[in-house]
Amino acid sequence: MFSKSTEYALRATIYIAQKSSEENKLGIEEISNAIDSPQSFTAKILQLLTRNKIVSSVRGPNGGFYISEKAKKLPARSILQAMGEAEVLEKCVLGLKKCSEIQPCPMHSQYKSIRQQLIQLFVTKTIQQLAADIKDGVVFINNKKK
Amino acid sequence: MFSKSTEYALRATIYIAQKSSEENKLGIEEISNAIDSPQSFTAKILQLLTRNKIVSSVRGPNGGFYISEKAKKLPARSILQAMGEAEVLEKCVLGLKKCSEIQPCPMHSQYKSIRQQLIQLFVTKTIQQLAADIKDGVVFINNKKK
DNA sequence: ATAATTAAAGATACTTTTATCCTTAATTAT
DNA sequence: ATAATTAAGGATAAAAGTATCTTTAATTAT
Repeated sequence: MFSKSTEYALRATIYIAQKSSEENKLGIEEISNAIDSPQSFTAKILQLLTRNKIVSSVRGPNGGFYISEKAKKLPARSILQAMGEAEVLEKCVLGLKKCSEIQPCPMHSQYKSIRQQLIQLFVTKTIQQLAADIKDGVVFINNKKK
Repeated sequence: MFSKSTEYALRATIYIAQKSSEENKLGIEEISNAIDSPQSFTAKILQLLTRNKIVSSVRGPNGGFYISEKAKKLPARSILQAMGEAEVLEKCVLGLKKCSEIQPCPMHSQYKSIRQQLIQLFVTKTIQQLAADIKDGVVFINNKKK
């Protein structure tokens, strides 16, 4: 559904939201280990998320990444937007540019409710909410064995 | 959601199902024009669909592509399978390899019903059913103006 | 048989995505 | 001030996806 970059972005953001604060920043090594992603590539992605104000960063000793309380309230979709992949949610399944009620593709009438739910999910779920259950071990963010 | 290859594959298959029969085969030029896709690339995709028994083809004069009555009854998912992209439907949104009820990702509980509907759509809708409405102009398969 | 037509197959090229590495800049601690 | 630490930025590379073109093979019509 999403590119690897976006998958890493979602996982990294959720992890940072759960583990960090302005007083306790996380280094790139910890983050990429935690979410099971390639370190240098993840660094690039965090750069992008930082430029797009999803994540905050500080350089130097005791520096690292964190997410402000304000940013934690952003919807998951804002991560997709930062990654330039927000249209995935809206797109026609068959890739038609003008698929709509007026000119529907053969899947439109069935797919539209699914699309609506997808959008709804990414708009209503905040970063904070996604991070909430991790600390209790209710929910996971990597590929490692339980 | 899907790669361009798969989008073209879905559109091409639906178009062929609607327009062709064993007596009236369609050439690659007509098909790629009709679905608004690059001709040579579409030829490659049809090769793949032919090898995978979704589409039938005959070479030589009056040759071309068509879909057997039997193949028309295949679910849309069989096209995804032929294109090697069937896992898209099943995959974890966050890209986790082991996301499941036992080890769910932070989106799992909300996404699972959406995934179920997506799978359901591609499993229950046959190629034939997707093709049905095109001839009435109820539904469209290209990017051209209405 | 020969020529014409059409898809199959193979070679190649371009673009985007994924990934790594090296240098630079900012910040902190000594 | 200097050294150490950490992210930012830039260059580069490998792999996958998208696309085109040329040659070959099969089939039909003459």
